[in-house]
Amino acid sequence: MSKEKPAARSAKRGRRIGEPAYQRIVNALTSRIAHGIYRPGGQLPTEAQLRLEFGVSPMTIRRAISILLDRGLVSTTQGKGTFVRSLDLGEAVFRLQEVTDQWAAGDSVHVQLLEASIAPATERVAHVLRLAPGTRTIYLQRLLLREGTPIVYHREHVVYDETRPLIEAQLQITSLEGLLRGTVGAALPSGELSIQAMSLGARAAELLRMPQGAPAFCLEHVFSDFDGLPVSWGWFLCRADQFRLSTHLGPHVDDQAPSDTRKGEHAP
Amino acid sequence: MSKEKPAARSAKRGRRIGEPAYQRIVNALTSRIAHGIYRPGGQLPTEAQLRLEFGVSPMTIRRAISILLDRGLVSTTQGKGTFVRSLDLGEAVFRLQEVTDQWAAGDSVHVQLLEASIAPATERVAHVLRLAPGTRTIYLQRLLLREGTPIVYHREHVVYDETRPLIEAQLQITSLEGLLRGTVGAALPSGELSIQAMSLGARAAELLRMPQGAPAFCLEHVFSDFDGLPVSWGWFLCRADQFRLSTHLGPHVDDQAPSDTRKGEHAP
DNA sequence: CAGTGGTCTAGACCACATG
DNA sequence: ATGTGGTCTAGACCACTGC
Repeated sequence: MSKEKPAARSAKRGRRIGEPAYQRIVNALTSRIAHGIYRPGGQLPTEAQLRLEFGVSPMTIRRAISILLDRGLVSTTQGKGTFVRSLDLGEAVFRLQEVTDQWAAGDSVHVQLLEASIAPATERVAHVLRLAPGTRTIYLQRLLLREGTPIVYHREHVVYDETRPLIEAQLQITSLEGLLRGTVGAALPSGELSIQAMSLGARAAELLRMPQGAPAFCLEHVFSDFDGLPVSWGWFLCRADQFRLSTHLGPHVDDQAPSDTRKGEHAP
Repeated sequence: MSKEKPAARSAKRGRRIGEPAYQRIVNALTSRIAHGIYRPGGQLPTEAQLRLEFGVSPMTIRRAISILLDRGLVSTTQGKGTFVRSLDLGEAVFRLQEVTDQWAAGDSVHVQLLEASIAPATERVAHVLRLAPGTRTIYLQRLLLREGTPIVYHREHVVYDETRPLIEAQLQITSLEGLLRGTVGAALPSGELSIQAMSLGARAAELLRMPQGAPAFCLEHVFSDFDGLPVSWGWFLCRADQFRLSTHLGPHVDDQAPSDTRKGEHAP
């Protein structure tokens, strides 16, 4: 039942150290696409051929190709083959991480609570939060300052629920970390976000120390609880001169150092 | 060496039809996270436990968890376990596909070429395209109209290279399909994109039939050839009232019909 | 029919974390 | 030492395409 001596396989290929085989294959294929060795629209070698070239098992080749699929570099059709995709603007994805990182850039970033009040929901608020009009809600206004300069103005409506001590936590948020994760916190599992370009109104312009009508990003959010019911509706107004979303389109070799101090850790 | 009769396994589990096992597991785990059965910060069952629960092999469980990892729903730490991630604004990703789809929404969408000229590169253009100032470049202006209404204004500088018949193709672009894929085409493998909010200048406002200073999205692009050299620099000015980027954050069950007319086809 | 990608198995060994 | 995730194998069968 031994089938294979334990040392047999490690003797077969001495690549245990360093980057994994699938990553090596991903990088190799990505590089060939980037350099035009495999042309857009052209067919990649079959999995059987790649298996022979790289000396790995079918699953390892498939794993590599799956990654290229996720990245939009290739397309596969069962029974036909794997093909290089040509560039498509629509494939571009922008990560909000960029923006929140820019918020946090700088030594002195803090959140200022401008107002916190309990008021009956307007028709608009009631509709979004799916409440009866007039239901009591919390209205919050915050200003995010970096190096003393206001860069983001945040307004938020939160359902007032005595059974949930969410409000207490809300009021304590005066750090950026709290605003990014505390607002949504460990209690809210999902949300909808949208970004629009807009011109600053009088109040927002004054608070952000910009001329009225200055351009801004508006990041709107609706967070819901485990039952799918909306709990919070709000929007961040971000000075346009302070933020941009950027991304790369097309093949991009990772080139990660094989034995570096890499922490894949994500704090829960 | 036969080890197993060919029919033995298919008798073991009759789930060959319908959705694959890994997808079934992804949906099950996603649902549990969405409903709070697995709480943010909490630990998921170990892979060994899940393997027993779902009756699959280790690789299949790992594939499912890898997908949850990609979607940012869980985090894994070697030696410790798999944990539910709490919501993080920074995790949100916005797909440009939404915007280009909105461009194409409607029956009559077409691209109008306003101007095409050859001119010496200004210092700014030369710098971005890495040319000597004064080198001849193509300057293009286009207007995208939907139902007769101008919604996007596009300006672009393209390097003038007699060895490449790129220009000829450029001038022929009068369809949306051409603008999205033809600009970049099969010849350009990579690009950099960025989005900013801005106010429309006099000319742009006039062309888009908006008041001067109206808000707009500016989608800037630099496309490069196989050698990594920039070939095209331009930007799309999009009326803010026509476009928005939106996305979902958190667990989202696919719920794909098992035996539907699903075409995973991506035209090369 | 042969060729291709898509899924899955039942193990193995490795690297890391904790006690 | 034990338990965890991370990688990998050497096959198998299925579904689809095209001749």
